[in-house]
Amino acid sequence: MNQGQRNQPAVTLKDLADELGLHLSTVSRVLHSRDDVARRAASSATAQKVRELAQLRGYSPDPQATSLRTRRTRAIGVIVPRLSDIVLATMYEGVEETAAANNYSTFVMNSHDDQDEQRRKAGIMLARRVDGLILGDVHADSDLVHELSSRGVPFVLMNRRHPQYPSSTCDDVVGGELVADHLWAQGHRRVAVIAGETYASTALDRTGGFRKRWEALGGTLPDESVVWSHFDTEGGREAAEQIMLAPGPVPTAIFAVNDFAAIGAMGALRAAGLTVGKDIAVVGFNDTSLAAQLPIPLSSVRSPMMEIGRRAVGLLLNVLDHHSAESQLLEPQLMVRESSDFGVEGS
Amino acid sequence: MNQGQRNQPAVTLKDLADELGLHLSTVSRVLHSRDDVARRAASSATAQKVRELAQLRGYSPDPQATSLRTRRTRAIGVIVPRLSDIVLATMYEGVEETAAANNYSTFVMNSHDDQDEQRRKAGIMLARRVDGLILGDVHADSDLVHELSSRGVPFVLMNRRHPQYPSSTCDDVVGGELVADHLWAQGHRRVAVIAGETYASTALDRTGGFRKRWEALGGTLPDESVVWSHFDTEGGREAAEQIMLAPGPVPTAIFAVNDFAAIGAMGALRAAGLTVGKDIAVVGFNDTSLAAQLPIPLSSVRSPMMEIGRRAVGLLLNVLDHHSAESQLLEPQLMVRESSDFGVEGS
DNA sequence: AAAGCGAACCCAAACGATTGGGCAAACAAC
DNA sequence: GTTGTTTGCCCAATCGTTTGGGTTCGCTTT
Repeated sequence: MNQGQRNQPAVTLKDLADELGLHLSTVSRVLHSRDDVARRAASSATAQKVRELAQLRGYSPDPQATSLRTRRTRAIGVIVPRLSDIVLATMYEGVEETAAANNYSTFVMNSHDDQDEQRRKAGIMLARRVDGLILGDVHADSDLVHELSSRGVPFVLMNRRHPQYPSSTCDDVVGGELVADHLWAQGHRRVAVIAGETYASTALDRTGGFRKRWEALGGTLPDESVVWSHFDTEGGREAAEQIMLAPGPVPTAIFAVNDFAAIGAMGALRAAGLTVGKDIAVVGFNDTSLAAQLPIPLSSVRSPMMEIGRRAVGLLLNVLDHHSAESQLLEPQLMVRESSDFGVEGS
Repeated sequence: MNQGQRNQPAVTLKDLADELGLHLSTVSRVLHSRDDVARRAASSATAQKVRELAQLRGYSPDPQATSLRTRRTRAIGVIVPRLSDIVLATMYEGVEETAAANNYSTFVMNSHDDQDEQRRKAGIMLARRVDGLILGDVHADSDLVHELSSRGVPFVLMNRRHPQYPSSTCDDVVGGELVADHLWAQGHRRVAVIAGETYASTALDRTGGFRKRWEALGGTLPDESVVWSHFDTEGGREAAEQIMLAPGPVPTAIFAVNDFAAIGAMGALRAAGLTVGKDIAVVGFNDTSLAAQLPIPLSSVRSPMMEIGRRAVGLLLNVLDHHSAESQLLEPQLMVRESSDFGVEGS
């Protein structure tokens, strides 16, 4: 908020220099250089005067000019499937916060989980000359990441991981395991999974972690009981309907790898005359703020979404500094609520 | 995606000009000027060659250099309370789409509905030299808008309106009226409103529209029956609890000015042993994708969120072109569902 | 044959910052 | 009194565009 009045041209280094009778390079060094070079550029008395005038005139450096010279924009591009997905939106909050704290700005674009659009949006961001990218929508079989990598574009992944590139994600495998342990302990033996999109590591890992632990515990999970789906309420409803239509008895518990899918499933179950938390257990994933507040509070695996966003920025900054960037796997935590609490555990 | 390989410096106008034996100004005019001046700059044969080489070398103009020269960044700043609010996130999708279609990029920041943070974030965006701002979080008593206005900063409002400045919003007054009509027709006479934040025009207009119509119909709405609240599930739950604790009989219908508040209220009502849609009606606002998919589908006033975002960009572009910018008031539509359908209307 | 004119280009000054090198004066060392 | 070093600056090139203004040529026109 330190611009000039009424769209009057902003004050420049030259303005300050002229007013002080100094050369603009001196002013530049005082205001923008590291301490050691700044001290060499001017006496402390001069430096003081420079800083005061800059403050008074509301000087703020022109980022375009700076970028042109330094070849860095201090901007990072963020691509997500859609910001109206609260999970990604929350991660983005972490991104924005940390980026701002490091004097970076962020462009966000929605790819709608479409590979062409991903590519297009990445292109737009690169044309904008962002310093690096955070991809929140990588597909398991993505070509884009390899292409970016071979072109030397700095990027990191968020939310979904990819074996070959640095990423900041929840430990989704562990998340799936937590749910398996919980449902098994509650006495369930016939379960189904609403598994999410086949191209998302979140879906694969949560489902995979669940299955592996479930089978280790002695359970069985036939393929028909794993229904791949969209990540939204609609997708959850459809998947639940499919589960109930399947031959054989209806399962006593459903694990949906996403809260919204879980909510959709709850709707379908209720429509079928089942009472969630009594006739059938439902567990979701991400523990979005809704889960605890639903009419029937939803058990869910809490993932540290904001922190995932923060770490993603940290990772990218490391990459930009040519430091090593180690993938972050953040610990999830199971929140047991009425939707899956049959009174066996706890209380 | 048309950058050089391996972080090699991008192709510039000079590169193209040298390779073609032309002056870079000629190349610039061919590639970036309006048709008439482009035609004056080179023969059509030359122009053709220029365009082909640009394509081949993957030329993409440096936006920083362009901005430095033209004093326009083709970037717009968007400030919202929080993107993890699905309503604002959806509006942002409209913003991004339309901005991109007009070759603008968007920076988004979360203000958390805090006035200091609003001011800070606006400052960051202006320091970035955005061409204009879209404010999605304006408070009824905001000083910021007046300050921006007097400083000549181009901006428009989105989601919430302010009498003095151009905005793109839902016609929230009409939305409130629709709910009043509906509940009255359903035979309700004792109602309460979960009214939202007192500083948001959305809350004020929806509540105001409801009250005015309700009283016009012959109903009464005592002040104790209007509970101001936060816009989230938590806020809705608290407000519903307060409504039930109030002296006198519990209302037979509740209008929550926000779907999330409505969901929180539904939780509280159920906890109190009431069945929503049978013992008590609940109507929400915005018709977020959740509403229809809830275990008890929620009646809600549909607001064209995406379109609000699109129009906001349109408005801002008008302002930037010094055209007149007329506030957009978009028509809402009531979606009646199980949560408020006692079988009086319809079927 | 001189003058006029359009076509097809080229020239160079910005825009606002960064940064490797100067360079003069003051002071110290020998 | 020469040499060397530090202090406190200034100079000027550079980043990639845009754009108001030439200049040169060939062709009419009179």
